[in-house]
Amino acid sequence: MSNKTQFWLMKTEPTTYSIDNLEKDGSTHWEGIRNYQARNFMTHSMNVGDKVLIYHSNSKPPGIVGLASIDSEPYPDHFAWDKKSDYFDKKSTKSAPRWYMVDVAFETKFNTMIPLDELKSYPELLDMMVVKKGMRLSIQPVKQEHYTFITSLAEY
DNA sequence: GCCAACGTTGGC
DNA sequence: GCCAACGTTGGC
Repeated sequence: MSNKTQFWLMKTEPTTYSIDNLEKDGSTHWEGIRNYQARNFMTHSMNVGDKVLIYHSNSKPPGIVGLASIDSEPYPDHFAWDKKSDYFDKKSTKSAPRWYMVDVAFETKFNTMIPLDELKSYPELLDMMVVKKGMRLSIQPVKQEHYTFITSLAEY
């Protein structure tokens, strides 16, 4: 683990959980990550205090809607143990949890979202993961310069 | 609602 | 350990 602040992009479907829900909750458990690469970022690389771009996926339009921060160490995603949950996974057990989550704390909601189309229009963001075709990863590392560029674009 | 681009599963 | 089949994500 690094003690330097790192930057992330985390996707959420606003019909499931939006930036407005996060603002109301203040901090929330980010359950339901069922992809090993995304999990490994949480368990191996994230640190409390890391900065997060909140991204609305499967929305019209999709885009970055605000800022958050990592608010806990990773801990087992207990929804994987709940048969009634959409996130149930019989292969995850209490003695050997397969899936983890972190808490995410609300920081800011942008006055207007920065849509994916707009992100794609900036040469500065050409190599940002989220603008690439077929990029399905729901937790992505973000370069500091991309984070800074986006936070300077945003209206608060 | 379509479908491209993945990621996972399971037979062999 | 390969890879076809299947399932999911998510932009459009």
